[in-house]
Amino acid sequence: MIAFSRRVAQWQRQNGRHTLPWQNTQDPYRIWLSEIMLQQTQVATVIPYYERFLAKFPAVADLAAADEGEVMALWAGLGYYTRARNLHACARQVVSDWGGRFPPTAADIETLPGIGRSTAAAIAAFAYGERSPILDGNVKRVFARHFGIEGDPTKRAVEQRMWAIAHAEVPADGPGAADEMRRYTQGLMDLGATLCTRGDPDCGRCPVRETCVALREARQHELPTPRERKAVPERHTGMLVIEKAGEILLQRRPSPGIWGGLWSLPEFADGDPAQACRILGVAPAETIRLPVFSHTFTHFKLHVEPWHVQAGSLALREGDHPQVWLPHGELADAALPAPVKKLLSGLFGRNDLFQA
DNA sequence: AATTCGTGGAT
DNA sequence: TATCCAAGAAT
Repeated sequence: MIAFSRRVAQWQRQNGRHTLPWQNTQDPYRIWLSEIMLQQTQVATVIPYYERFLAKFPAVADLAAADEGEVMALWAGLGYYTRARNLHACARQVVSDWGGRFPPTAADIETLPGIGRSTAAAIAAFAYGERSPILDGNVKRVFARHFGIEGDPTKRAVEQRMWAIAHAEVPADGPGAADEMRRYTQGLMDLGATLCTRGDPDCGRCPVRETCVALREARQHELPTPRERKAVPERHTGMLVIEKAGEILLQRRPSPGIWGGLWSLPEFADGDPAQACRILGVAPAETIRLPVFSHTFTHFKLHVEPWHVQAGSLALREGDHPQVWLPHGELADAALPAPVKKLLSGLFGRNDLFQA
């Protein structure tokens, strides 16, 4: 039997994806940027963000020279904002500690902020052809089925088994090993994304169907074992859209924390917007209650009660969070959470602002 | 080891 | 509409 990796690599050459924006390059900067954006994020969502980032920051030195606010604004809407802060820190570290060139091995790459074991391996494999195995969501799904691995792949014990397999299945060293590793790594991702999908795997076209445990036992729909889900708790908050002379009051969210590093609306918990305004140092001239909306995160559901306040006299206090007045015209390019940008866009009649 | 951290595509 | 979860890492 031809090696697992050989069949995957050969299939990738003929049936894999070849025109994604971060392919057809061996520039570690471009590969790294894509890998960070693609963490827990689908390809279709990433593409426009990737293009905008690359246009603004063509090289790692450009990103390192930017200020954090610029980076956060470009990232706004992608989610998991620690990625953006680490991205920026990583760029600066590459410049300061590595002379502006990415480290030469996966082990060194993994020391950089925001880069874990699998991402480091992917960068080294694609950029340098290093024989370092990845283990992302695609690979876990393919492995669970092909090797018949039971149990939740996010659990430590199961993940360890899969890492062992990942190492064992790396293409053999020798002439052409670098290119073979690139093909194989991309092939695993493509296989998981296009054939060995979650809902309805297309086993008939699979290059490794002859050795697939799940297919042989007709268990493709049972593997990988789904993770157990807990009920998502619900939280409530009030938000203030305070307007003064065509500008809106924003506060910078603390990090760590949800929406950390983004600019958002002042929040209050006690249900009394007038008192919340007083604490901020705002005397409301007019207060209008807006429709409640909900926003679902991975681990909780947030119910938001927004209030639109026209400010009268102002004696703004220095709170715990940095504050800024944002003109309406700058809403589109501001580093706002997606639901906040959506709220403000709807409120000020600019639905086109919410594109993402 | 278990939590925290977003948003939207897919079904 | 409801649910799962995606090229995971940090704490």
